[in-house]
Amino acid sequence: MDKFQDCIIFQLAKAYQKAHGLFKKRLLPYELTPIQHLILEALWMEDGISQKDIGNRLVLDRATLSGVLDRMSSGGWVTKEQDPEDKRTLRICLTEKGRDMKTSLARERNQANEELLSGLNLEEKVLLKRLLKDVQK
Amino acid sequence: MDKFQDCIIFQLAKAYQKAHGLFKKRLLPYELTPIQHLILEALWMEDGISQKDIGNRLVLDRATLSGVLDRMSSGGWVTKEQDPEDKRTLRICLTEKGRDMKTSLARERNQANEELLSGLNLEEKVLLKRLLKDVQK
DNA sequence: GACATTTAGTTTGTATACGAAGGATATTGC
DNA sequence: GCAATATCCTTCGTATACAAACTAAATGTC
Repeated sequence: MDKFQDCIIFQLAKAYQKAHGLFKKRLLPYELTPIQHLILEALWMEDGISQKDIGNRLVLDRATLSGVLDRMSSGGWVTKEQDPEDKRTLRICLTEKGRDMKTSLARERNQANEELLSGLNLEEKVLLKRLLKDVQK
Repeated sequence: MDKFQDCIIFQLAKAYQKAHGLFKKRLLPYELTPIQHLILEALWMEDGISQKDIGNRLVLDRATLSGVLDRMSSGGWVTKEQDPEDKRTLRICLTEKGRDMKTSLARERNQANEELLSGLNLEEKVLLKRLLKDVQK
């Protein structure tokens, strides 16, 4: 019987816990959470996509997304616009603030990634990313 | 600028999300969550350790632990005993149910791990575990 | 020995997660 | 054309996470 330390699920949880905490601290001054940052990234790639699309691309539950987008709207990062073609659909649009902060926020993310991976060499970084993707298949 | 898909923090989050969801489903019939299972594992290794020790070994916040242990106590998995030597300390003890379910529950965890890692060969499994540990340092 | 400090746990407030049920709107089948 | 179904989103309930404030108990200092 393995010890829990040998359990990949445990190691994944703890590695994620560390990554999340580290990024969360970096984002504190912006009053933004890691998830909210992630949603901004999806919108920087394509502004005005529907809430459902965001969920699909980021693998986020719609129930979770509903609350997160409310808070982002209150925080002045995005607006929710009803799609005139299909009134069930909400299109999520960046505010000026959401667009303007792109450079600073992307830098924070890159730095958080570098900090997290500082103990790995380039080969290991590439490998880790590949293995994590494989696990999700 | 990388896309979010290249962000290790994102990939970690999603790999963890998958692992957690998979294990959670397996544990559903036992009315146990992945975290609660993890705590049982710590107790199978050493029964009667303090709440603080559990937190240290499993890297769990004391505020989180407080609630989880309450639910595990209600569920009949553990009891909380006040340490007579130091009345601040709670010693967490397995119930008969908690001890008896060890074999079945450990099997579920092993199967969840195998299911998660089914796409990787042995070398990759070892490597992933090592890289995840390195990231936490 | 009294008071400050530290330590173990609880409680509260906020933010994910996600199953399940509900509401509004589209679409389909006949 | 309308009833059944499907889709998009919200709400509710439960379970982590974790910061911050709080209680009770132990320890350290003088």
